[in-house]
Amino acid sequence: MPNNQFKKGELYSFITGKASTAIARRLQKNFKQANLDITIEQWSVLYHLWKEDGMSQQQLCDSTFRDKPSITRLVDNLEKLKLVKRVPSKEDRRINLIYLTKEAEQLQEQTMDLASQTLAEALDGVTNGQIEIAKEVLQKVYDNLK
Amino acid sequence: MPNNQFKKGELYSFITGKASTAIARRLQKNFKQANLDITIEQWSVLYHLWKEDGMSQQQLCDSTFRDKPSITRLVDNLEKLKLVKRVPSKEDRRINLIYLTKEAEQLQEQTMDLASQTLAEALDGVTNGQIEIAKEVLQKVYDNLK
DNA sequence: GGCATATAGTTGTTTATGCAACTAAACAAA
DNA sequence: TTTGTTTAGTTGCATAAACAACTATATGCC
Repeated sequence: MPNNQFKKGELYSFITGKASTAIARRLQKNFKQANLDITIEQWSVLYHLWKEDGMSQQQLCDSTFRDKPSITRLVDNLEKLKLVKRVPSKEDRRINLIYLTKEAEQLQEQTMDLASQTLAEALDGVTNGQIEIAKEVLQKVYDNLK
Repeated sequence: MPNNQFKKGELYSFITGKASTAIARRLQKNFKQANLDITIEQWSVLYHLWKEDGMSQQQLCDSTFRDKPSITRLVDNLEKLKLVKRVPSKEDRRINLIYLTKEAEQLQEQTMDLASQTLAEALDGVTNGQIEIAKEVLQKVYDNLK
């Protein structure tokens, strides 16, 4: 049976990604229970800044797989929350470099722990081998459509 | 290595589901190229109605993994597009039964073909065995968080 | 019957996405 | 230097999601 003919009843789940939205919802809920008032989308931006502070908005677009307007607005909201600061680049005046504030730095440990816990809940009973294959498939799908 | 400790660098992709958003975007693009003016979210509602016409909004919530306000507004928009019709249930006056119009019925074949093609593009080079495992993992994740 | 509770659906608010159109700065070619 | 093109970021608009608060109907219990 060729790949493109697997059962149509299974189409929907694949396309809409109910698993990833379930993870996202749970993580959001776990943030809320810990009295963390950030969205998972905001967190995903912080996540990349924790890895490399001072990225440009364009770099954040590439890292987070979002378009430029999305990042503009996420940075707007993160700035309102005083979690990041836009700093104009001195070399290239078109560029904003995004820096974490001290408040944001303090969020790293707690939120990363919550994310790890959430993922552990999600993957309970799934073997590492299965996870590896699932990741490969998702990566391949992404590459195919890029 | 226990499941809950796999590399943090891989956290992000899992959580944000970049693969499923990539599929969604591609399907939307393919709809647009075929001059089909519906969103994939609207399509996902039609998809379930094609399987069983006349579902209640609550049934659509369960089938599409959305909450009630989301379905209310999707049905609003589908009604504006004259693709579905709300019909009050005679047995229970709280319930709206959602019926496809003739226009919507005509969309089924073409959009399902486009969805199959999109999925085929996405899964090019992925074996059926890998797909099976990926689906199992995603299902398990969903069940774990339900 | 009358009251409490559960269920179906709607509305308001905030946040986010996708797309198109736009501004401003950099760069390249002549 | 001027003209055209690319790149970085912003703004406007439509759609959608999550959550809370709400209305209306149904149901269960006394």
